[in-house]
Amino acid sequence: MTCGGDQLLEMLSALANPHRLRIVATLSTMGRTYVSQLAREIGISRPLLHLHLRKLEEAGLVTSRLEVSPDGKALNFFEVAPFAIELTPTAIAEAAPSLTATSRHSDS
Amino acid sequence: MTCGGDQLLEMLSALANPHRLRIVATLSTMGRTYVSQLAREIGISRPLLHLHLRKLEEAGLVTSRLEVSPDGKALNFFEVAPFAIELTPTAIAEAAPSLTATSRHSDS
DNA sequence: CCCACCTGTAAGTAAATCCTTACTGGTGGG
DNA sequence: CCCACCAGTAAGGATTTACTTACAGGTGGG
Repeated sequence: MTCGGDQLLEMLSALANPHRLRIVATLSTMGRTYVSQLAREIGISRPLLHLHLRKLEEAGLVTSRLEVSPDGKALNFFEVAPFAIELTPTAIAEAAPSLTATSRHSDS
Repeated sequence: MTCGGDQLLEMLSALANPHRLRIVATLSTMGRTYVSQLAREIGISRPLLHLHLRKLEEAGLVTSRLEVSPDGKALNFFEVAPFAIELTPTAIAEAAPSLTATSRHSDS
């Protein structure tokens, strides 16, 4: 799977954080969970978890779906996406050229 | 290859940057190069490149070796390491438990 | 000596990230 | 009504990262 350089960068930035690694790990191990439950499980505050989940979802690494429990409570369930990123020098060499130029000296 | 959670985090942090992705890509494509040449190739200042190279080397993604050219000039050659990181939910679930606790809010 | 290369590092600042506290609003039940 | 859950957002500050400019030292050669 060849993803664009910017998308790769977004995924790497999303994963380069201890909390977010733990979030992905927890979701991968215990499957679907809702936000408050996940916050208790990992041991961080809900607003903070919300921030991290947003970043992970923007990168496409987790997905969310709002559901209503039998009690009528609205629960936002999160699930890990089945991603598989191959991180090798060659793969990076293929993805890097399609990075949006932040500042480029196109001299020769 | 199963690496510890902290090491994985260090590698991800090192790669989660457009300049550093480009550095790895360039080294992978054109092979060994010395610092000044690489700085010209990528189009960033040498002190900045030096900073990024340091981070990449600390993560074990590139290696450096100081050599002396026929002219007697000391050149510091960099080379990409043959890493292969598998980034999947399962792999992260295996690595995450061995993350050093940064700050536990409250155990309960 | 001065210039053109190469190397490295230190200081200061700009910018992005992380995190906490506080607020708003929904549901069901004692 | 108040409490226990659920959800999300906003503001402020603390920390980290990124970057520039400036400096110090090495070699070889005009």
